[in-house]
Amino acid sequence: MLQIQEQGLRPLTTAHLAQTMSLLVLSNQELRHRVQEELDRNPALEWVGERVCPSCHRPLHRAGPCPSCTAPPSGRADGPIVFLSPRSASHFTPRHGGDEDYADLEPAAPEDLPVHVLQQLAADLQGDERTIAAYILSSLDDEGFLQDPAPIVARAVHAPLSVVERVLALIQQADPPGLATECPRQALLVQARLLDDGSSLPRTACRVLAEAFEELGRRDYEGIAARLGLPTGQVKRAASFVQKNLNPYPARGYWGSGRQAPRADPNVYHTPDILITRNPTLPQGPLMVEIFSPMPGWLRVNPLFRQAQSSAPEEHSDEWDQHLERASLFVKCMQQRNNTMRRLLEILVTQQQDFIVHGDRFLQPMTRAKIAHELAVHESTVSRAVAHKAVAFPGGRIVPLMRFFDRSLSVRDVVKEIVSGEKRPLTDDQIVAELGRRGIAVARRTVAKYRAVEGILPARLRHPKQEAAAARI
DNA sequence: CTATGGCACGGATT
DNA sequence: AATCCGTGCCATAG
Repeated sequence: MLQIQEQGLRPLTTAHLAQTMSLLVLSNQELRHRVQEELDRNPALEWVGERVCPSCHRPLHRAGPCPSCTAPPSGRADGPIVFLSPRSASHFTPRHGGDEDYADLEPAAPEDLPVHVLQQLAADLQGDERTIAAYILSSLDDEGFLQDPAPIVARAVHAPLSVVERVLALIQQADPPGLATECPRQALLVQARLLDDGSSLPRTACRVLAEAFEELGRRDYEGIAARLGLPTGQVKRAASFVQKNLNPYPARGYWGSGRQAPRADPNVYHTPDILITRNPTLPQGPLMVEIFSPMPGWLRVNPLFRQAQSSAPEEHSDEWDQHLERASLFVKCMQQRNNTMRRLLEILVTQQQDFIVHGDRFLQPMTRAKIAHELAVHESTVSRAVAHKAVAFPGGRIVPLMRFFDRSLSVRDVVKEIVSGEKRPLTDDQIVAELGRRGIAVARRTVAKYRAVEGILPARLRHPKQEAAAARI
């Protein structure tokens, strides 16, 4: 309460509160739909496009100083800079940070895939292209693949092949990436190119996918290495990159259909709601935390509508009043949501900087209740804020926001290290002893569970000789 | 007999 | 009130 008033927001009404809560649970994607719905229904609402900071070219939220260029307004100088971005996550181009795992999110809530994609592309498509896109999306098979190659589609929609190809390319690069390709190989290739940031790993992955897909399926790394003239180690790393970061069946993550064993695709790439980066000009400076907007731009009450309201025709006056009221409530709720997210991230990033920068090992146990207390909100609010959101770390890893509250993550990380560094397979009891030596007290049974969630085989089935790493692709 | 996984219980968290 | 998590006990596989 105190905090909220400090932020200069209006006092809360119950309607306000209820709606804010309902917005808070939504992920960015879901929020996009919600906002769109409200915009369609309410003429008093307006979505204003994106602006860019003249000096740093980062997108600018509203008027005032650019958050990227200025120091944090108050508080600790070493704290992170948290700001709301008018950029939407579809602008986000993922990078990779070496051999770390990239993303392992639960699949997003099922939604209508064609609609989801069309909304992303709305701005890029015009006239006929929309129809073509809709046709293509509706003709995909269950896995998200194209049934007919581009020329046949072109004939079906009576459009030039070049146009169809352009639309296809757009769909393939939208989220989920690799959709509307013809086979897993193509899907992976598209995804790999999207991840290509010029460094060698995605490059190699692209080459391997393009030129040696068969061998990759058979895990014939030596063969690939020989044929492409690359070191075997590099090929193996590329294979593991592919396995960890790419998804051969783009649609699966979105339908979340239980047809596949859940283990088969925990690697679904997911668009983040929040992006944490380092300031490139100040590598050791504070972390930059960017909270994406559901669409590029921001929301406000349409000033023209407000102006027109005073001179509204008599018979519409009430109706327009309602629109205005509803619009300003909605805007307030969005602000409230943004505000809560911003404050939450500020706390999270401040307290878990080591976790973000140095990895899972450094995650300090924290509970939602404790954070709720610090934020002076109800714990259910924190739960909602944390739900359904994903955050991209500087290294490029994308993790669910919920990961910050994983009680056993750091211990599991140590277990992973022990196992990967073991000379001979250690039994659970021996792992318990090793953990004890490092000052971590857990029961044997618990180690077994950690192994299970990390997908580590029991000692008997672990062989020091062969790497169990590259499972299925 | 040893190492593991299943089941279930109690306490903490949501 | 519902859920999650660590753990102990016990059956079973090797």
